[in-house]
Amino acid sequence: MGRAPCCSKVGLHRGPWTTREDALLIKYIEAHGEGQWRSMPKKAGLLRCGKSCRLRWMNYLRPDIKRGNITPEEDDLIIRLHALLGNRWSLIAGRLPGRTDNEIKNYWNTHLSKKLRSQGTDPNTHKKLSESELEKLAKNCNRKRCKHTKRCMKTRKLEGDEVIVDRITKIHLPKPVRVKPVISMTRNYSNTSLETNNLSLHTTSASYRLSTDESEDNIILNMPSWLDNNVSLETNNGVDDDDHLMMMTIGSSSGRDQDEVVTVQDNNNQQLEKLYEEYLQLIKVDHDHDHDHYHDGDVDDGEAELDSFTESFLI
DNA sequence: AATTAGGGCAACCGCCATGTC
DNA sequence: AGACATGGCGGTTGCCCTAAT
Repeated sequence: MGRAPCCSKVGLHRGPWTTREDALLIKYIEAHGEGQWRSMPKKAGLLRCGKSCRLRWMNYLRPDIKRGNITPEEDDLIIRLHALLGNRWSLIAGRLPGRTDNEIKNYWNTHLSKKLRSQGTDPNTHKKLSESELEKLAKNCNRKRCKHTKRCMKTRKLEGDEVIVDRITKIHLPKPVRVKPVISMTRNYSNTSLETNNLSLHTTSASYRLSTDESEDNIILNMPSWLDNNVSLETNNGVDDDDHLMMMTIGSSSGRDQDEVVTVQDNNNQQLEKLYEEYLQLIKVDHDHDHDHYHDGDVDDGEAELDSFTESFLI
């Protein structure tokens, strides 16, 4: 017999969270803080498993979560960290501020593993794929309704050992940016006066809550810059009146300020590079330490290096 | 226009580590 | 020492959306 489930599943809500449930969870955590997940749902008035609450908070509702597409720089860092750490998503996420392990894991499985494979690299070992494996990949890509040819790749050609692939980048609607929790706000927006406790950002596939600050500037400044000219607000009749929720919808991704974007990307790039340099430094220190410690030579250097390196994250 | 199949991702599940009694 | 509670992690599932047919 395995251990008992974390909570009785009988009568509990499952599946996607509603805006009302989100509101209850946020409200409770704002008042009482995180922790005590088991008892939290009852106290917060939620018909959810404590684990589900924790997951929702950690992966979605936390105010410090960074939203929007993963940048090429983050892409690169994730790949390099994965080569060092393997599927230790929480460790990888820990070095990407504002990103969650779940998000990175999903991104790896849906994008990066394919990207590496298409570049002729085994995503598990980060080593070059063998000739036979490359041929197999090429065969698969020539099949009718192949996922790769269908959406991900525009062209694919072999040049010696290198596989060059031009990917069609799919642009996702960004997840909302959370500013900080606030109780109320009054806003003039598109000639509409709004009074609300919360804002919800709706995309085509899901609805999200957006906590807001008191000043309108704060909303705009913390949202992706290219969204600024494409935001509109409307009242939401589908949500409990008690919540006084408003819907925020976003338009197409036009109107972005290129100069500002470049500046932000440069800063991110520098930050990520700095983080990676820190890792390399850690590896070096640990490597030297291992050599001092195990100079008899009865320890596998590669293993010792990686293990001490990863250990450093666990402290 | 309707149907189908694949992609993306939030949510769930089971297991493990740690803390407390 | 062992039982239990709790938090955390990685793997997997299932739903929704959309492109292809």
